[in-house]
Amino acid sequence: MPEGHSVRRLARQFGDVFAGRRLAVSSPQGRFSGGAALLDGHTLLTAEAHGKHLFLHFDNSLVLHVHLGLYGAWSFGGDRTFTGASSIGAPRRVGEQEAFADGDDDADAAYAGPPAPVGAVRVRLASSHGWADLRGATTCETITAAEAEAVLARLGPDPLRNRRGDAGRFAANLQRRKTPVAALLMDQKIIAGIGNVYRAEVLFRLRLHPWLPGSAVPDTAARKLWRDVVALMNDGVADGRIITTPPKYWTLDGTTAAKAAAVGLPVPARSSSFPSREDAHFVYKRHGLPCRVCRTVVLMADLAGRNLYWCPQCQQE
DNA sequence: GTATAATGGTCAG
DNA sequence: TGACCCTTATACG
Repeated sequence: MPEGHSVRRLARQFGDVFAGRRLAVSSPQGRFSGGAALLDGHTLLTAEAHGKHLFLHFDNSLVLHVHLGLYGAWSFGGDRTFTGASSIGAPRRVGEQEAFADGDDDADAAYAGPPAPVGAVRVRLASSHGWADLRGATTCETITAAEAEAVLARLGPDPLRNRRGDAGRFAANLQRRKTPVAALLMDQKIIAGIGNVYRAEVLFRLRLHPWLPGSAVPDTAARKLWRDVVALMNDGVADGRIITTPPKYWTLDGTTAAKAAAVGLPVPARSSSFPSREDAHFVYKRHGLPCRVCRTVVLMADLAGRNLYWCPQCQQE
């Protein structure tokens, strides 16, 4: 997925293009026809992200709750006032970033409404000036505000909110368990929004052994971990991509700011360039390659059904 | 064409 | 721990 940074960007985009708009809501695929009917013709008030959960609040006090899961993605389109990404969600290749519209379309063509749905579109939202299609989500449901609150109650602190006391709550959540820290970081009750890429990368950046029990993580390390996740995920929101390596590790074939602007990609937020796919991570999907820091071969192992990547030299207990 | 992977989560046992 | 759900792009016959 789509880790927390993507969902945050989605909430922002829905707010930007659809808030205050009356929406036609349908389920071309048919699997969500009932839920869509409850929202059809209503106005979107706000869009919120909590961890990996997206909540779209409508003027009849119902909420569209979406969790992209492993494969889910939204695609967008519309007239010239309809800005932002053309697709956000499950990447199909490692390090893939959001797709943006070409921008070379015939400028005077009037907006003719959404195209015929392609593939299995679970839900389509359409205003008078644009549309959004959802495919492959693990959760797509129409719920009440109270039910939305219940979903939130099950989530741990969200690094992209970073509210007062969250670092301490996160540290306590970690230290209460003997489970390996690498598994705890994926538990949304412990911390909400981290996925398989951020967990591998942040453990490397803190030089933490993945199998270290949560109870053995010192308070200072837990708080440093929280701060690093906050910083990395905020970068992810700005970049529209997960980049965990600093520029000193980037080779010259990445996307430059000029190149990005020319193609309509987001302009690199933190530097004069984006790294290439290969340079964006320290260990994620780099098993069999030399560690960027110590040249030891990066390893991969199955931990609770997901692939974990780490450097056995840099990350010792 | 058919298989497989992919940045998730839930439920049963 | 394992089975299962969701969808699509890519790799491989």
